[in-house]
Amino acid sequence: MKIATYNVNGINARLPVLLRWLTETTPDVVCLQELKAPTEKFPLNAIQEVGYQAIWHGQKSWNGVAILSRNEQPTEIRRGLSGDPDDTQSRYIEAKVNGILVGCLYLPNGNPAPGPKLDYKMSWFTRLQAHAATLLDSDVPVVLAGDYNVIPTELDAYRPERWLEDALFLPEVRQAYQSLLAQGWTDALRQVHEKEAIYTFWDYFRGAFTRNAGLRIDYLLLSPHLKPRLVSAGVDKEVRGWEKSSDHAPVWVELTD
DNA sequence: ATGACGCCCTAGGGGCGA
Repeated sequence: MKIATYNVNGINARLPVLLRWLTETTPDVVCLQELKAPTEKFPLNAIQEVGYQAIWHGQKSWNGVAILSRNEQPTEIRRGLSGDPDDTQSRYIEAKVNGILVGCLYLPNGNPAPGPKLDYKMSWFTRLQAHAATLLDSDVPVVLAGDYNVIPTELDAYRPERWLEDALFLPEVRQAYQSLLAQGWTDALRQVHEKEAIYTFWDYFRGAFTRNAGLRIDYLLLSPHLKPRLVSAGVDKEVRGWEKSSDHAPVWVELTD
């Protein structure tokens, strides 16, 4: 079973690229972030035409997350994280599909830092940690996939020294991510490719992609049940080179069935 | 230090991303 995550940066602007990628690589389950579309403008028909069912949580202009599945309709378990009734941003959706609980998340960016956006990022992180702990306690196989907006280590940025003041690389942000991992999650891509510089994002400026000036900020975290089922993991880097591409590339894991 | 690009929308420039 192949499970993928892809920050599309606008699902309607990205539709031709998304449909081509789905058709060519046929992942079984897909987490999407940054739909940048209200719920009623989700292109369900086009996605169904290439063989996928979907659940999604949209929002006008910003954010927005979805879970796609081939053939089987995902069963929605929750949308949003508990712990802040005033949080109206669409950044988390969770479903049961193919016997796995899949959490799809878009963690806040946090820039400019310091400031209210970093505060929101850190409090969202705390809420995610709390929810992730309950998922582990529930004793079901879980994948937590998405855009974490964290550069975990120096290996994960083309020029780490340039990111020291940035909300993606601040010590407290990296620490929050390490605390999450320490609950018992496995970063699937790093498990398979221990020492390789592998990126999932290249900005649109300065020919970043052709220079391979990228970051690794999108991951799939596996619960302990799933770690022994991990077969391989990778990034569909070529998709970033397609015309009208997102600034992120899809990331995937292959698990035994 | 800034801006480069590309998405969104009260559609023209401004906000936001990372």
